[in-house]
Amino acid sequence: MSSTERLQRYLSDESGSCGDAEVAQRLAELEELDAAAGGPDLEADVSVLSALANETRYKIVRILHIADGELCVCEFSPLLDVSDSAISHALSQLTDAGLLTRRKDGKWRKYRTTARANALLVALDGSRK
Amino acid sequence: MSSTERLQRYLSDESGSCGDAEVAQRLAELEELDAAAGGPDLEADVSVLSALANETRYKIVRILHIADGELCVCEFSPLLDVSDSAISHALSQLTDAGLLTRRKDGKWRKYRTTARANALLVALDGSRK
DNA sequence: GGCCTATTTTAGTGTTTACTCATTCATCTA
DNA sequence: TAGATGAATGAGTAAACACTAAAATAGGCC
Repeated sequence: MSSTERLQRYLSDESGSCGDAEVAQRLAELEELDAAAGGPDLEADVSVLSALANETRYKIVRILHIADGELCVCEFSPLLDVSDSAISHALSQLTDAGLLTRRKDGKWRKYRTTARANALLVALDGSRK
Repeated sequence: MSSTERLQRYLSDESGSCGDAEVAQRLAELEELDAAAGGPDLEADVSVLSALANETRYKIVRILHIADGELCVCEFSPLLDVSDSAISHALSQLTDAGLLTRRKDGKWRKYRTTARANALLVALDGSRK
């Protein structure tokens, strides 16, 4: 069966109205929602969420958030049970996603969180039950 | 070289102090950050983020958020370019992660977003540049 | 320049994920 | 109760991911 037929049966069940006009109207409403949901930010948002959706990367962002300042790559090494290479990968992904900024200081590289990263962590903390 | 040696060189570069005591102190500070970052919520937070970090699932949550109420499974079908099975999988994952609630209504199932889901979307919207 | 060190990048590999298809479960109705 | 429909679940698979190890890049110092 097509998804439109099912929608028609659903609308019949819900409101008694079962004409094609009502189905078309509901479809139009839904497509409006879809258009509003699927704007150009969708891809970027999913990238940001993907970047945070990993234990190593999430922990890096958390540590930086709590540190409330910048940390050197070498300071993560003792805290994370992965190779330096993995830490560097993680830092690059987070930076690309807009969750961290990177700064050179001589031969050291320092990272800090962005406002976006902080906003997400605050939202997570604030919605925990 | 060990990560502690590198940390020692870093602290020397930064502050001139290069004794073992300073290194030990900084290590203790870092481990405190790590402990604060790695609480019992870490795993749950990463699950939530993983659930949202997928275009299909993100779009479902967005649509429900904009709809500002509940929608039937059958209403997603016309909007998403995946099978009904994939939609059902996605809805279950989101529900398990605590981002949606599910309600039976006769033979139809209706979903709505949780406060946690709304908080995350608001944080994303509010931190967009 | 030549060497050492901090970090990044590239390549390769085992694991996880996101989907489809087929099947099962649940609810309504004839 | 049988049949039909809505939705969930299980199995299988191709693609994406997260890591390691090795090589490359880049800065500081002799």
